[in-house]
Amino acid sequence: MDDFLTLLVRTHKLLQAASDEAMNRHGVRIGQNLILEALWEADGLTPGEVAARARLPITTPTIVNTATRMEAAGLLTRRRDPNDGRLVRLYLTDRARAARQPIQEARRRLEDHATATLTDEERDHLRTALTKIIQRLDADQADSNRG
Amino acid sequence: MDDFLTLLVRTHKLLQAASDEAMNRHGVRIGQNLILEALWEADGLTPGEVAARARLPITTPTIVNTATRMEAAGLLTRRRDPNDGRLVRLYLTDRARAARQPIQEARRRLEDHATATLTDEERDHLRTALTKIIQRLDADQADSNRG
DNA sequence: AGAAGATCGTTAGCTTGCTAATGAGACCGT
DNA sequence: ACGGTCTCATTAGCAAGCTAACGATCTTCT
Repeated sequence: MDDFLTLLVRTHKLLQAASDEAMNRHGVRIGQNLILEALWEADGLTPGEVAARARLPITTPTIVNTATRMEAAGLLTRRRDPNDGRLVRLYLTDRARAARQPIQEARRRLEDHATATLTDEERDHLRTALTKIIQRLDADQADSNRG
Repeated sequence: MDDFLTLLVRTHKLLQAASDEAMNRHGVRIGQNLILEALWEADGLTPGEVAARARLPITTPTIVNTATRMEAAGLLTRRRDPNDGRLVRLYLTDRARAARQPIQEARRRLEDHATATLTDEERDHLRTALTKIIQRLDADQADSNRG
C-alpha cells in the first residue's frame, strides 16, 4: 500500500509525460504552456505580468528562460516597450496562435482519457480533495511569508 | 473553476516544496529520497538496482548524478564490486543511516498535515481516484511500448 | 537637477529529471 | 583464445524549475 505522497508524484509524472507528448505533436513543450495560455488571453504581456497572471505560480526567471527557447522555436518575439525602457513585451507569432485550438483540445482529451475509469462522483471527490489540500498548504505558505 | 490537470500540478508543486523543506532540515534534498529509501532497505545496491527497486520509476543516469551529489555531501560512498568490474555498489554513511527515522517521520507528518482537513472517507476516495488514473496511464504506456 | 531608491529583465548557478551516446568489462561461441 | 555481443556505469546535452545577484531604467525627494 503506497502512501499518498507517492501516489501523487506518480500521477503527476505520468500526466506530465503524456501532456508533453501531446503538445510535442504541435511543436510545443510542456513548460511553454503557461506562457502560451497567458499570451493567448492577452498578447504583449511582460515576463513579470505573465508570471503574475499564470494559472500556476511560476517565477519570472523561468518565464524569461522559457521565452528565450520559444523565441528560438519561432513561437514568440520580444519587443521593448516604447514608454518604459525597463519593460520587454512578448508577442506570439502566427504559429503560436494557430496552435491554440489543437493544444487546448489535446489537453482536454488527455484529462478525459486519464479520468475515464472514474465515476462522475469520483471525479468530484478528487477535485474536492485536491482543492482542500491546496488550501491547506497555501495557508502554511502565507503564514511563513508573514514570518 | 480550474481543470484537474492544474489542480494536480499545483498540489504536486506545493507538496514537493514542503517535502524538500522538511528534508533540508536533515541535510537531505528531495531528489535524494528515492535512493535513500532503496539503500535503507538494502545497502550496497548498484545504480541499476536502485533504479529497478525504487518506489517510483526513475532512470539510471538520474541515480548516478544524484549519487554523485550525495557522495559530495557525505551521504554515501561508491565501491567497485570485486567480482564484476562493471558494477559499482553504493553504501550509505552513518550520517545517512541516522537520518532515516527523522526523515520518514517528517514525511509522514507532512502527509498527515496536508490531508488534515479531509475526512477519512475523502482520503480513501482520493487514493482510489489516483490509483485508477495511474492504472489507466500505465496501461497506455505498456501499449505504446509494445508498439 | 541630481542623488537615492524602487522596479524591471536578465544572468549565474543550482537541482532534478530525461534520452542518447560512450566506454569499460564480462560472457559466449567457435 | 579471442571476436563479437551484451551489460553495466558514466558522460553529454537538454528542459524546466528555483533563488540570488546584476545592471539598466524610472521615479521620487530634496
